[in-house]
Amino acid sequence: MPRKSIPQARKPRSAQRFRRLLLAWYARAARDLPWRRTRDPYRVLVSEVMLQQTQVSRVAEYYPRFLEKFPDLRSLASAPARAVREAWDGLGYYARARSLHALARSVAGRGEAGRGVAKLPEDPQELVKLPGIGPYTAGAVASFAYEKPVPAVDTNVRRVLRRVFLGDAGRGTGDGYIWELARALVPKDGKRAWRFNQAIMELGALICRARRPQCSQCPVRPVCRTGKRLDA
DNA sequence: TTCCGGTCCT
DNA sequence: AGGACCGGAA
Repeated sequence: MPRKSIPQARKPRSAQRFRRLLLAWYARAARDLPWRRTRDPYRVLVSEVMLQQTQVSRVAEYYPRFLEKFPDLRSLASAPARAVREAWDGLGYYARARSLHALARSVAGRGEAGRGVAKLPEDPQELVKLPGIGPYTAGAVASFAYEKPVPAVDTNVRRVLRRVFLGDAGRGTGDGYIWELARALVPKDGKRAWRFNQAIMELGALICRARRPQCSQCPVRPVCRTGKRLDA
């Protein structure tokens, strides 16, 4: 029994069409970003932590340099705090760097000496226990690194889902409901889930933006409760 | 000058 | 529930 009653989000009628339109658009409009070219859990993790409060253009600049200095979990774990802080300098929110460093130390130190390489958990429930990893990043790592069919809801995703499926009624909708909705929409196949999660975030970043959404160019407008009645 | 954002802490 | 953390963009 759930402790709280989160209003049950069932799969909307237009779910299938939404996914089709979204993925077709993503196939032709997606930006080619470095972290979309890897499934290495460590690299995915670093990109997601950097992207937490920092724009894509800035992360694109720091991400390769950081990975050059710390190419894997082990090298990050054994680095001095000052070196990590320096590699992070300019990104802001330095608690993220400290958490990431602590995470590396804890994960790398977990395995038996000499045996298997340190490995990040695959399960979001385990990932959220690590420092600096909340519900969003846990879902993102599970999906983008391990191709698990789980949702990853950041503010982009939250905004898109609200506008498309809830319309004006969605203003006061709680987090739990949005996550349930996302769970109902994510394809069960991991590779499709990967593309779906990337695509819905890309839509939120490029088209369904917080201010001045570009409804006239939106691929899912035919199924959107908000955009359908807006003028171009 | 105001707004924006995941996670952590209060 | 509400603010702190930072730096860029509106």
